Amino acid sequence: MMAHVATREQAHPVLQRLGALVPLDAEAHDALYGALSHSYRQRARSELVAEGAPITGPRLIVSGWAARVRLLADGRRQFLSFLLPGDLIGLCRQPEPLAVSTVLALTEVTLCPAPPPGASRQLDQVYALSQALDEGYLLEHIARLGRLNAYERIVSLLLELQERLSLSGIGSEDGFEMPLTQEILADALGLTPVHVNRTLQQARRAGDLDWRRGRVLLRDPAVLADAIGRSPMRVSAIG
Amino acid sequence: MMAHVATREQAHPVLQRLGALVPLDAEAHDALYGALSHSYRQRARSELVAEGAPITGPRLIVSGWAARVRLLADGRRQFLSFLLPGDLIGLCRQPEPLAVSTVLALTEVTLCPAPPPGASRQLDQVYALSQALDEGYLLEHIARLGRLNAYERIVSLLLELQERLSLSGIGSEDGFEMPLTQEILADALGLTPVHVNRTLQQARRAGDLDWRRGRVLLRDPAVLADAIGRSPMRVSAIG
DNA sequence: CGTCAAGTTGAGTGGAATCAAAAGTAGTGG
DNA sequence: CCACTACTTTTGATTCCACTCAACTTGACG
Repeated sequence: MMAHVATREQAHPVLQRLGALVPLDAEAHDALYGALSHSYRQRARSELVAEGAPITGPRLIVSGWAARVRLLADGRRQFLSFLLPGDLIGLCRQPEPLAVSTVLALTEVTLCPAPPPGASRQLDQVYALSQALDEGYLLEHIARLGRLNAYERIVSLLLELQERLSLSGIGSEDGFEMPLTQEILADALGLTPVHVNRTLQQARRAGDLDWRRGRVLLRDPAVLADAIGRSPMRVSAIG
Repeated sequence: MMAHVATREQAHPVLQRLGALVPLDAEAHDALYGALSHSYRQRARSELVAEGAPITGPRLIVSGWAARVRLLADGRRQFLSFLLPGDLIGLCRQPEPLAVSTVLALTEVTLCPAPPPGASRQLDQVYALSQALDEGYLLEHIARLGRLNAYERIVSLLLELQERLSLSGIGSEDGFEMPLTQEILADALGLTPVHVNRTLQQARRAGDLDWRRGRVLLRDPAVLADAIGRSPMRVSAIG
């Protein structure tokens, strides 16, 4: 169900991503296909997980974008991370886990229950790698908010998103689909929408990026990455 | 070795913290005592882990303070999290893991190898809880940097440190020892040392805190927590 | 064509940064 | 005991990056 149409004919983004983390054997493939057959949809803007609520089990994002978010009493909002196809949520091994953040669907999102840990050696490795990557990106986000200026923050986040999407085979030479509004970007980067808008225009004028109709193109990712001192995330010496 | 002198006669901070997460049976206790007997010291300012380097195995902080840090090419520095007695580092299950951040000793630090996962059911639960807490505090730090002002950031961080130290039985009615300089605080909170200094003075004048000779006293933690909308971290419905 | 969300633009302000220097503190060794 | 050094904290003057408030434009959609 919900076959995702990639730019070229290839595997489902979920299988693409997980298989890129660890080559999957038949057992792992079967477990994933079984899980995918239980996919279900969530409307855009719906709450997938509520902060403080019990976590029922691990889920896999099949398609669409979601985000972890923290809401302050006075209405301020901070996006903590973005969740893309192939990402896992609710992976934790403590008993009776509680969610530490709300998860919001930014677009319509298709989810499925993730195969439980322990079922497949390969999948367990996938989970471990995925979790390590998640942590790495959280750390990167902290450094972004703490020490980068508006221009650098935007470029840095876009580079991260492109890097993560490319793992799933989403996006190509002419950029990637990005369903985020400038307001969401602002709430992720600790800026105001107005300032995000102005900084984006500056980036466009500088020829660093092109962003129209929900499609982002970074002109020269390697140069941009170098300019802000960013390098691809690595969490294992293998791969 | 390195018996830590708490304000009142009680268990070692490490056992105090881990035992507070999950009640420990004899097996877990034995494993920990065995590990503690292999403690070793690291000088203040030394690098415990280098970003990008292979992780040799899990470690337990026996005493002293350390911090995860990211260094930018132009000299900017961002502290990602602080590591206190009883905290675990290098816990990850992917094969051939690489460190995603540098870890720096802020004071002299005593470390020991942590008992490997799988040896004790209780300890595995401790590890799971500890990891979940770590993630929660990272998320809190992101919200802090993204959406709180200087005053709120400082109060929020001090409340977190007090909360975490109290788990290990460190600190008391008259505050806690905090070996951080204002410069380190600035690099953790995305501020400049000068502005941290001015904001601290403001907090002192407001009667919110007292910080002299490395000892911090938060006058009314409950009121402060309420003012900035902070509540204690919970990652499991148990405990 | 009206409505609503998203994006854009302008004017003015403010919180935090920058630059520079003084004053306090602690450790070292003669 | 004091001079010497290095680090940390404090203060002052000034600047600037990003915020605020407000209005206008654009585009999607029924």
